[in-house]
Amino acid sequence: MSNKHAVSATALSTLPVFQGLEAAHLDEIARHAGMRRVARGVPVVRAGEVMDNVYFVLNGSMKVLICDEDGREVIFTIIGQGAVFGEMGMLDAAPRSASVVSAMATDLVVFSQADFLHIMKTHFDVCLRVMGNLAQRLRDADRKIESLALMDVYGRVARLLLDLAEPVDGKNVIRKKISKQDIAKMIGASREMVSRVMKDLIARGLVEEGGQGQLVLLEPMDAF
Amino acid sequence: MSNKHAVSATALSTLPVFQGLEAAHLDEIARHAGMRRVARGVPVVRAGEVMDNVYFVLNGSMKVLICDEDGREVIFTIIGQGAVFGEMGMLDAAPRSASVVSAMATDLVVFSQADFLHIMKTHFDVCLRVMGNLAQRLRDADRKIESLALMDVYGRVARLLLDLAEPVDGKNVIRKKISKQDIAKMIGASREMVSRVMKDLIARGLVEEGGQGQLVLLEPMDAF
DNA sequence: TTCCATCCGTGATATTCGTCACATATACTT
DNA sequence: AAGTATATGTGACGAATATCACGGATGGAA
Repeated sequence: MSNKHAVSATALSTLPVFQGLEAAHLDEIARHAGMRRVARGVPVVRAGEVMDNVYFVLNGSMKVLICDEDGREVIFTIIGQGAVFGEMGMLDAAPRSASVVSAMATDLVVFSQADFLHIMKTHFDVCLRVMGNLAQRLRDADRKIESLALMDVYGRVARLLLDLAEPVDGKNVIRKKISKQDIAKMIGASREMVSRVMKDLIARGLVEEGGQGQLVLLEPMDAF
Repeated sequence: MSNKHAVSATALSTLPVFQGLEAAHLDEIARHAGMRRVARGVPVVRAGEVMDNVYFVLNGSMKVLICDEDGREVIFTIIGQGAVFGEMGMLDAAPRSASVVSAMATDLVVFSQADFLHIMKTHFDVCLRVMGNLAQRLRDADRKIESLALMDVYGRVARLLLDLAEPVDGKNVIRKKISKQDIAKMIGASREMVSRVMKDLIARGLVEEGGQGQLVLLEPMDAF
């Protein structure tokens, strides 16, 4: 396949799952890995399909989402460097419950499920990291359920912004530009409503617009 | 502790995680297991705590839930025989994100996290089953997020009922009595609204009340 | 029995929020 | 530059749903 290449052990070593492995083992693992580069907007996994690959994000980012029959979208999460996807099918053999689409040009490391299963079996550390990752995602999902069930759109926007922000010299900042459409799809609200809420957050001095679509969250924001 | 007892290998063998293990290994595992019997309404895990046990439900059932600061509750799931909980803290060392309360008198098998980690390390099958379980729960959580984001209360009630139902001689039946209050807490709606929707489902002939609070779902229900 | 804790049904009312309908943007392509 | 697709702001309106306020039922437990 023209877009599949060999993967170096050095590239693999940047992935958290493989942290701490001996060089010899990394080389062995790299022998079973492929690499795939996708442009923006390419669906790598489609809901409903049965596929048998496990992917890791080497750089770039992917959207995990689902569309209902009317074409309405829910974005479960946006994942970046180091994240894994496609491993759930390996664990319970069910068809894919969500689609995964590249949010920008992205490099992926690919294993066959059988190969990765063997890697997990022979490296308990890797196994633990994969499990830890699943646990974290389950926590995040439960938190999302909680906010959908208990909070209004205002609160859900605020919570999402806080979750997306990283501290940058004292301030809580969202670096990556994110469209209001996507925010809406992440919190189960309409684009228009998100628009109005954001306007209000800015008017109340809780959020500031930085350059390049960056957002700065001010202190009172933490109250949410 | 007065409510902790030894566990027989036979009891352990009824748990799906340990299916297929040799008797000798089961005995060894049983040596590290404790048993705890709880009455209805006992909180075994509290959100926010850091605890270091892993539990399996031997019989009975438990509610996994969270309360916000105003006391409003969200029920993530109700788990029964064979289910595991408390394993997430073992995997990522974060404090408990949810509380787990017995929904009836229930018997639990208890391991320390360290012991269970060792069991997983020495039995890859057990490890895989635990991962498969996490994957299934993550799918369920995503499905719940989807319905909260896209469906109205009517649709969410219908979907929950379908999820709870089991086929009993041709009919789709919900055996266990479930209160409308709990349904409301499971789908992020008000008790009153659930009451009205259920009334309507019955009026439209989609659902029938059986004895003992059982519910029978009629065919047109599947349209949801 | 009587008490107490849940659970349930229902009407009236208030509010949140989605939808529709626009006019603009903004950005990438050709 | 023109063209096309996608993202955005905003007002008006109506539908979905929470909340409030009851009265009643139900089921143990004392």
